Amino acid sequence: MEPTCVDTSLNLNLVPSQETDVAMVAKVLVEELERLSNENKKLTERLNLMCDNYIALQKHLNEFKSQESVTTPSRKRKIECTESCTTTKEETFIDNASPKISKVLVRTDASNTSLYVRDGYQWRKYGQKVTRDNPSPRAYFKCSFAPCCPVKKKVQRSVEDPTVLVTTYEGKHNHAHHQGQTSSSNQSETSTHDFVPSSLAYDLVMPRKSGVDYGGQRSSIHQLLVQQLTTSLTRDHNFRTALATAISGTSLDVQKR
DNA sequence: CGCTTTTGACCAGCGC
DNA sequence: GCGCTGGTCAAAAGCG
Repeated sequence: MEPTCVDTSLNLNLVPSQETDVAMVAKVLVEELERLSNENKKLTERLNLMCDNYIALQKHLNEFKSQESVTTPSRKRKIECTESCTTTKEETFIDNASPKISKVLVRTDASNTSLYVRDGYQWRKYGQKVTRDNPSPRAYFKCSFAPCCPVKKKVQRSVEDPTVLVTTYEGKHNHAHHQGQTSSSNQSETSTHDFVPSSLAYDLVMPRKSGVDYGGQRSSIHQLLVQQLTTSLTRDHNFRTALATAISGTSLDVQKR
């Protein structure tokens, strides 16, 4: 995956102290607008790429599942199915309304052998096991941010692609999502806005119906991703403060002239 | 010293 | 009942 360094900053410090020519300001604004349009185009392309990858991975997962259903399912799979998919599939964290079990795939560097997935919560590892169907060990974590939080997660490398960490979340957090309360000693925690760029995460929660309409799905995925990005940005207090400062500063500059 | 991680032991569920 | 397997516990080790 190519680096995701796209400058989305809005340069509103446009007016030099001595130049008050409106045409000059307009020219700078137009240039800035063009630059932002280009950045927007780049982001759109990346988003389309992510959508394509998402659909491809989902297709693979469906094929894998259909192959597995032919063979005898393991005991654990039976348990998971009775717990979380009384009809066919698991719940999703996307809407945060009724989360139970969700799976998230996180791509990591090939050299990175740790089983830590940065997701903004604080986790305490309480066990590790080598499972029968996967040579790589599975790590077990409990949410340690709140003492009574029942959420657990399991992290294991994918059999097909060892660079992909398969994270399974169980339960729902009974506390607020903490941001910016990281301590240097704990490598398993981070704030919300710094875990996405370092690794591309796909939420591969299966659809509720077994037949997947890939044709009409892309736009909804696109909307979903845009919505999640927007939410992440608007939730970021620093981003809101910086935006408010920039806007108010620009307004004052205009009023002065 | 307190917290986290590691890891072997233990337990429970399921199939045979 | 026995063996296999996944999940959890808890003591020891590591770290700041």
